[in-house]
Amino acid sequence: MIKITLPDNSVREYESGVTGMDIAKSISHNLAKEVLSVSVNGETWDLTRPIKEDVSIKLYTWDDDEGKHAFWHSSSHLMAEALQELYPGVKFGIGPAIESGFYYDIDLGEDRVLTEADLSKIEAKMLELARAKSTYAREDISKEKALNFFNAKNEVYKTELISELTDGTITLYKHGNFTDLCKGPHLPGTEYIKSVKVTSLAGAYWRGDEKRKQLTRVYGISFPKQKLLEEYLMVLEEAKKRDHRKLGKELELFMFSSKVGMGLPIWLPKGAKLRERLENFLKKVQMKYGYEQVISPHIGQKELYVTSGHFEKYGKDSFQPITTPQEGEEFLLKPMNCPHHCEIYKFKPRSYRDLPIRLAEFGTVYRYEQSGELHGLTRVRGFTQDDAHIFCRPDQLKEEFIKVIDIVLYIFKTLSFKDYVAQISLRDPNNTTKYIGSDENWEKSERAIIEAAAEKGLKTTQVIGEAAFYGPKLDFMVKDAIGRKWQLGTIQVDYNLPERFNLEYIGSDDKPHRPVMIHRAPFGSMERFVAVLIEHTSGKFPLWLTPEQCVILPISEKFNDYAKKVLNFLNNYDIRSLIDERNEKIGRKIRDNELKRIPYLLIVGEKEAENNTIAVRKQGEGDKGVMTLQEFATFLTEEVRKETELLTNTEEP
RNA sequence: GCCGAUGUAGCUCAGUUGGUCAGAGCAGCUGAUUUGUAAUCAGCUGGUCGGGGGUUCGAAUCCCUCUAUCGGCUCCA
Repeated sequence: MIKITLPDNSVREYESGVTGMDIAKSISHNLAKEVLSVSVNGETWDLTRPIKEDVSIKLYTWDDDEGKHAFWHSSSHLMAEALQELYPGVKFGIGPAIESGFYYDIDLGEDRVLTEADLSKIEAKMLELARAKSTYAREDISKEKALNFFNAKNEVYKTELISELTDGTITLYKHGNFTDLCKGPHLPGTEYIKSVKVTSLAGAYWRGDEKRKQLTRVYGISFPKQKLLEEYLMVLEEAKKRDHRKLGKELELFMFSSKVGMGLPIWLPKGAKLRERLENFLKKVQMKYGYEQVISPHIGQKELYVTSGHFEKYGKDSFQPITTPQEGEEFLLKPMNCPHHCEIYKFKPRSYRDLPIRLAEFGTVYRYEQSGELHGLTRVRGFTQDDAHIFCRPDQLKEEFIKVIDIVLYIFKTLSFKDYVAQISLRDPNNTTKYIGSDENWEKSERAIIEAAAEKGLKTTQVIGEAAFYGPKLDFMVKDAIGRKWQLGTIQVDYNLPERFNLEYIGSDDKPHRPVMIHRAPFGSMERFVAVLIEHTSGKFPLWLTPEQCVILPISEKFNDYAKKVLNFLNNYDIRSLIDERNEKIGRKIRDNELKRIPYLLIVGEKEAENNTIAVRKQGEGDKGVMTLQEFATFLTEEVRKETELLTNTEEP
């Protein structure tokens, strides 16, 4: 007998060789029906794999990521089997479960391509194979045997993977007519998969290397119930309605013009006002934190970026230098503000007493992004960073870094961004050609970030190889409507540029010293931040930010004059409002302005004109009753004050 | 940049296999109506069907190419 410890710390005894499924059955019939995989001492196992010693287990269902993972991973094997049946000779790459669903990378050979018409065929075949109720069987074999097995099938991608594995034994999973190199875990059988959607096709380089062959990636998602698939598709539909590209157009916030150029956003009046308000908000916060605004030009001598290292790193993949006609001087559109700010630092000798110097600029930068990369406002070729560079003494670094974290968290809080990931991006020590600077500087920088984040109690994930070429970063990642992750706020420690630009300050010892730099942008870029803000709010911006706070709706043209009076009254309170003077019925005006996501609709007719009142309607909530002009102005001003309370009453940094 | 898809009026979309196929709704304009809480009615305007080539007696429809957009890959200072 062996002892099995359950998550509630209760211990049950079973025969050696008991499986996760046996245990589930012994607990409850329903659990046995729902369980998908099992954690055995922290490792996820198949439900059918025998347990032979005392362990702690946890049973995973569809409600657990681990359960879904096993489900989707098994689905990808099922899809592979379907592909093998439909397209004989297809070679398989990898086929993992992903955050929502799964994919399989396949090589169909030279003259075959999949098109979207094939997707439903694949679905149908998958469901057919699922109903065959094949079991997923695990098998450990020697590396040599595994190589022979896949060589015989000419599975070149699999043999490449196996030959790189260092484990003595290789694990295979087999179900139906399909056998795959795989660590598992898997569902007990294909019959668990009741509902399948093959969602899309894409090209994907083998092993993510653009120099290698591009395989066809088939994406899919599957569910244990048809209803769950329908719900998933509904959620996707809803998410599409929040897409900032759609809302940006509808709400007239920004546009693109292929005549101006792809990836070059154009801010329309309403979007520009919104952005301006965000900028002013941040300026106010930064002022409290001792930042000084500067303004630098949009281009800089090529030499400046040779000094900074940007030219060597990105020169080939940037907009190419612009040259002067007479002298042939070369200028680059600035891809970063830091070199300019380094020059500002060098404007005059700095004393240790002057530090930290915090130079802030809403700096517009231009970067050549590959055409396939462009995406609405989140990935563009020209954008404005809410940039600042802090030049400080080494002994001030941690304190300064923490203050920047405070600013980022404060902004996220003010704008209700709750769902973010703080990611520490470190360099890949095995790929030093990607980075500039000494190991010592890198170690110091990385330590500073890790310590500062820990000191703030920030929950972070660490990702190797994601650092900027000059230093490590603390990035704040936020998801968009359809779950894509974008980097917004970023804080970077940099010992390298001060060296390259030979920045100095005179210490208390009357000797020159090297300052440390912090690059930081709490929004990241105005474009990307506004994009994510649109998707998070689905265009219903907070009152203090929204382009138009209220719209006055006269019942008929007879009350237009009174409407103008209301408008003037509100204008005196800096309340942003407009009148819908169209010759339409009130129901129509309400509908149209609700759709424009204007927070307050103020209806004025005979009664209101007589009594100097307005009938107030809140966006999405309906009639709020009648108020006097004064009452409403006071109410709205108070609402805005509450929203921005944080802005004006921050604790002194 | 690579793979796949898409591109019809300002917007959302119809247009079977190439032959009155250039359409609808909304928006816009004009007029009527003067309206009380999510679409008043009528009339009108608007498109070399993304651009350019080609096949054909004939192309929105088929082919090539360019361009932009969408979903991914790679990249992201």
